[in-house]
Amino acid sequence: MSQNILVAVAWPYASGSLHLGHLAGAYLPADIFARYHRLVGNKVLMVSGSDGHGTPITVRADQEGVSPQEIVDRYHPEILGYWDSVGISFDLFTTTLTENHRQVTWDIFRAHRAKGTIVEGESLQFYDPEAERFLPDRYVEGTCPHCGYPTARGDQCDNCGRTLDPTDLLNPRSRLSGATPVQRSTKHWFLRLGAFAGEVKAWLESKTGWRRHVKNWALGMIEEGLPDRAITRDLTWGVPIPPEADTLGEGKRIYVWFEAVIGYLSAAKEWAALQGTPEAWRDWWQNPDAKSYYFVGKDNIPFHAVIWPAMLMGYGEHNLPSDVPANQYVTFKGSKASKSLGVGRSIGWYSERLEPDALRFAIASILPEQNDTDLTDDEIIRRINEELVATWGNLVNRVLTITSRNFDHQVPEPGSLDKVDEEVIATVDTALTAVGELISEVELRGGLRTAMEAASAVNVYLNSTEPWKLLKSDRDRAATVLYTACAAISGLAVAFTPYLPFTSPRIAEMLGTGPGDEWSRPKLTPGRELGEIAPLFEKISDDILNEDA
RNA sequence: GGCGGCGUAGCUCAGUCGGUGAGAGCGCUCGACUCAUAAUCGAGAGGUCGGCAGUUCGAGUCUGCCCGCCGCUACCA
Repeated sequence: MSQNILVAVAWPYASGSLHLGHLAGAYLPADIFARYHRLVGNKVLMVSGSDGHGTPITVRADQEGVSPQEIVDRYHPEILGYWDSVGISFDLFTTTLTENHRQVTWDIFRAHRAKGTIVEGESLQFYDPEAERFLPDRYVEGTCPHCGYPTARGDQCDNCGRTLDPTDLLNPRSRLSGATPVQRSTKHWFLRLGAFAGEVKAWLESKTGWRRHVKNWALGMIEEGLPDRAITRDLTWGVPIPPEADTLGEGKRIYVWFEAVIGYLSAAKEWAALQGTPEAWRDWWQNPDAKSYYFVGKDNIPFHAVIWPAMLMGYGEHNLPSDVPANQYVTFKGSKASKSLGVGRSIGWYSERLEPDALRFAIASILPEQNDTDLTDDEIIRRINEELVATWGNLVNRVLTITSRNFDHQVPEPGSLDKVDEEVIATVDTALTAVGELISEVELRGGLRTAMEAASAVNVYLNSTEPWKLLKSDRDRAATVLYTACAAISGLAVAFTPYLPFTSPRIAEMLGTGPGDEWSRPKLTPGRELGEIAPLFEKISDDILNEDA
């Protein structure tokens, strides 16, 4: 019974390098989840892309004196490189700069406008009379009214951290020209979110199995009231307003927060078109049995658990999110990783120094599913050496080495299985089922831990049966034990596959069980020639993550 | 300020609807083993579950207050 599963992953700004927080928050969990569902035979569509619009990109472009397009052209390929290097298996990772995305955005805009849930409105905005431009809040700077910091931004003071409104600033000035900005009225299109409050609330309340912080946050947001939100800005970089609605004056664009979430739908359509099956996206968006999972960081909860559902409700005939398993943050020595603050090195920096599965393991074992989780380089190294290499890598290596050397490089012919043999196999099979259930529930850290516990159980089995002694006293029994151990690790390899997609298939190669293409313990053929035996992982040195190492 | 989350062994974290003596991994101590990447296995030490008060036959788990940390606060997404 195959199911269609949409794996929708947060769209990173193409304005800088991504760090391990991004990997842990959204991309790795999404990938583990997607790989699992592919293995069990579900039809997975995993999409995302670079967000090519938004303030961070224009800020960066202005700083460097280049066009926003150049910024996107620089960082989008870098981001694609990350996915390649750590095995994040997108079906499509596009950008928001495509013609397709524009059309889909317009579709949704028009549907809401026809229903009267997108309406015209006016707001006051700072305007730079010299540059002749409206200014986003962060383009206004001035003295913080709270702490006196002279270069506070319009949205926040970097010195005391307080949230500000640009009108709060003393001596406001434009960051573009230094001129004193003036308030000027400007027309915009507004999304009447409040019109969907009741429907979204009822929908949220019907959801079970969602993470507590996600549901509470979303409900709390509705409780506070959902005001109309301007979905256009006075900008020249962004998705244009549909021509028939572009009547508010010059220099208006649809703003990112409205348009970026639409990327999930437009990416699905783009993927379908690229496959030569332009209607195929409907299998994930309009089939009522399809499921959709949105992997985002907790800062994105409002957009995915409230605003995007409201947008879809207004659009109609498209599936709402099945779950938004938002993760909390990874902190580095207590501080939030942040592109703008420069805390946390890039994914690329780590992937150059660590094997992809080792990095994936370290991150997967600390996924911040319940709480913010602190991570240090020492912790990464420790997880790899003390857990991945010692427990799992060594288990595979010890079993295959002793088997290969003593049974002519073949899978041994077992006698009848004793109770202990059947028990260890049952432990592995039970763990395999449990890991699958945990991944389905997006309890990915728990799934990995369950697999590791089963690996420990196999180590215990070996220490109690002592096949290295049996080889001298009872060779037939040794064959049975080693056959059992081989069967156990072949089953465990399946459980590890979503987490460790680079090394897990090598176990099937070494045991000759063929490509694992389902979520069950592969059949092991006695007498079958083994592949070349080599350790799955290297132990790494303590200083591999030192700056100058 | 408002909202959300969190504060459990040295470290990173689990603890479902309140209920047998509070858990895991790593680290540490002692022991076993030697097939294996000085890997593995066993035993043990180690916590007044942030604080105070309350509800209850019974609270890490519920309520109130306090202390501390993190995030968001909608023109960052």
